[in-house]
Amino acid sequence: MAQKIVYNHKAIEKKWRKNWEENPVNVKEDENGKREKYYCLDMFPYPSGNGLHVGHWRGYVISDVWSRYKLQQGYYIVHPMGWDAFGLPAENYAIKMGVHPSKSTAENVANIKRQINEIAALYDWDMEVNTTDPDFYKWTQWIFVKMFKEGLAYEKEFPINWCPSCKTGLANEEVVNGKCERCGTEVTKKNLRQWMLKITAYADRLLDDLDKLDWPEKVKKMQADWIGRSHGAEVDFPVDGRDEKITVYTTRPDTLHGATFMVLSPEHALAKELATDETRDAVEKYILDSSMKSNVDRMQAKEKTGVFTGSYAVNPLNGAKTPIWLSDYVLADYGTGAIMCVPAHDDRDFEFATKFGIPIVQVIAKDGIEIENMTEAYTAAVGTMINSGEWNGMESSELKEKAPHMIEERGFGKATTNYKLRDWVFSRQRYWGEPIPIVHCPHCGNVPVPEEELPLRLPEVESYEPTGTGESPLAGIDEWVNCKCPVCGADAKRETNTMPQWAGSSWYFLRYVDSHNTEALVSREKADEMLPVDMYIGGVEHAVLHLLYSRFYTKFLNDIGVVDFDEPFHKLFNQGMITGKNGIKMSKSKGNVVSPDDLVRDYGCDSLRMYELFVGPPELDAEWDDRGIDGVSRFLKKVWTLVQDSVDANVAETKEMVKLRNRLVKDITTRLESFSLNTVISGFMEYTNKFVDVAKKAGGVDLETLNQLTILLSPFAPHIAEELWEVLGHDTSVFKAGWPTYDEALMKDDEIEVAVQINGKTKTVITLPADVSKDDAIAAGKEALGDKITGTIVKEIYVPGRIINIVQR
RNA sequence: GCGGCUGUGGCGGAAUGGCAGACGCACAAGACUCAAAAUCUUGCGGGGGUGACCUCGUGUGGGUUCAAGUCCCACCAGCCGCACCA
Repeated sequence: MAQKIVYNHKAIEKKWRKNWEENPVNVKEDENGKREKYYCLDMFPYPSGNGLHVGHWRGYVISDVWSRYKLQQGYYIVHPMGWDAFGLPAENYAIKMGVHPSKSTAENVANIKRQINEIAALYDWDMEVNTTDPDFYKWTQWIFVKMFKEGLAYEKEFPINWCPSCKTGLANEEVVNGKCERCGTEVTKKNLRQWMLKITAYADRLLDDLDKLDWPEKVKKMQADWIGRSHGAEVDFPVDGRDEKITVYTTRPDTLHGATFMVLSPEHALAKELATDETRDAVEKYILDSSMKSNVDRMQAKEKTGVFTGSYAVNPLNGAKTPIWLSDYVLADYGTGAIMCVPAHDDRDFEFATKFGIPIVQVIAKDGIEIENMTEAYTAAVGTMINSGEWNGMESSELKEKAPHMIEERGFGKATTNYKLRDWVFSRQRYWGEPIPIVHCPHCGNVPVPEEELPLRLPEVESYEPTGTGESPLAGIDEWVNCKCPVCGADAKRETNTMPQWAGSSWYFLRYVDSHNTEALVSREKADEMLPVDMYIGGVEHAVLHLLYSRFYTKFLNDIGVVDFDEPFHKLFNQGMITGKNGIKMSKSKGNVVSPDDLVRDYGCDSLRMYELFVGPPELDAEWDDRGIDGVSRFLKKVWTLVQDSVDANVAETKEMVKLRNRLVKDITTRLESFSLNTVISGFMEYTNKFVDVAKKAGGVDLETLNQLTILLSPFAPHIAEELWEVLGHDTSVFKAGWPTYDEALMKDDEIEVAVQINGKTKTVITLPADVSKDDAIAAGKEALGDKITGTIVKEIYVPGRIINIVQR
């Protein structure tokens, strides 16, 4: 017998890394012909200076386990990795370190790449992309030019969200609770010329196509809410005694008869004009006060404020004169910036009317009852219309649907759809981003840089510190800014704003499959062969930012014929976050960051991979505790010893071994399929313990069982699986073995253990033949209970293989 | 305020409506050892009994069921998302 070899993770992992490099296991074709592709994508990392912690690792381990499982099923795996390296955090880090962002970014990429390689994932580094590489951002700019030509990129000056700390404008999606998503500084408004992307043109498709996606419901809901489509009507209210009319948007035109006042936002074009001599001072003061308030102030206002303009609007349906008020609870940039107010059937209007003593007219009778003094608004569209002229007696919900068309027919309004989604503020006043490839010509206006001249390179610059003036640092480089118009040749100036961090990440997954192509973003042939993404794995924090933008980009690229699909990610999996003790997010400042490097050194990659999965359900957050890794480390040693001890013994398989083996394959496969990766690991442990018990009695475990155990283990602990596969006498990679199958018929027990209960409480456990009849089982159960049955039996239940329940009274 | 997720031993966590606590960590006792580490064995929710056993127990309170951690209703706590979108 050969001398027993101790499990040495260092030697084994080194050996197989080298072997895989020389003999790749993930191939496009094998002896059976071309393999079907499976594209498993990780959200690519942002190369910050801190390197990876065990939380990042978890996501990559999950995706690699899934990739290797698919590999064992016979797929060719598209599993790339790259770097999302433009943007504020990288630039801020560089400023802090006093180096150029291109330098710090390159260093960070090198470090993180080293760490990622420690995972031993199947990444195909030939596909690697970096968003800051001119060969990559050439195409980021190309997409922008295409959008410009399609009228989807346009320039606009208006008050945008501005972060005073980052000194740049932000997209709506980047403002969280009135604060900058990156640095937490309160966002202010700043009137700035901006480049916008018309994502709103895709609002309906972005919303409707959510149905096609196999994504977590939570993420779909967040996107649906963000898009925020609502159906209703615009209604024109003439202003009493004037020529103008005010158009309001409402989703409840059924309640039009109950409109007792109207409110305009203080920013409304007519706000000032509607004031009368008596109200002018108050109105102007209110408008001024509102303009001074920050977003946060407006959001946190406890009580509604408002001012009466002195003017009245005429309800076009019944001619009623309704007072026109101003209030900042009406948003200027949604709908028409003006609303009709029905206090009886809207909470906000009710609060306002109550505070300012405005009449409340009920128009929907809940359960047919008209309430004397309403104490709260009745907001459901359920009930019969009252006080509504010719609409009396109609059902509210029906009228709600019909009213927009009735209003349209009568000529004082139209049916409309509104969205919360706004166009995407796409320019940033910072250095570290893709230059927007536009030239401002005094004669031709905005002219895109010709496609053949892309990439428009980001120039070297002395100081890339943000200016804070609303101008980008690029504006200070005269030799770069001054250029000729590509159309007429006149002196012209370059656009100096850069693109936001999200520009490159909105389409990078397309580039991987053809990353060296100099002629096209991606060749149609490669795109058809390897896209779209089958499985996308990453954190939930991108639910409305990156994931919405990517869908928009993909739909656009589909429209212009670059790709033939219109949704980028078939299935999405959000892994939970790994936190430090007490659920505190890992961060350098908290000092609770756990680096994978030491753990890999001490326990090996395989142990850390398994422990990352064992810490808890992959979709939930988990608190990291180093100590637990000993458990999986011991488990791997146990498997190692089991195989080493059994391989020479070469025992014949027993019925017991066959049964356990088939059950093992079934349990691991079904748990893996349902993404219950933590219980896959516990399943391995459970069965290995059983195999060890069997081996103790039989002198070993049969080879076929060991083979299958090794294959099943391979996606999780690839190095040790390869080594054991070799020990088991195979001379090709375990990843060419194919996923094992199981046979239900071979898993059956001859005898079953059944709990015997009285009134649902277990009293004893008996062993019965597996094919026992119901009557025999109940008889045996009653016998086992003996004189514990003290009452009259009213019911006898037998659940095969589970329980016998004797119900007595 | 609205919506979602979560709540089970000292800890991480398992449980197609069918024996709650699998698996692991930590801990304790024992074996091996001069000793330690490693490894192996046993124990490990609370209360009671010498004992095969009895009894309570999955955030709280109700309900459905022969049977509830699981389904229904109403709460409580924590986390996340949205936050006057008419």
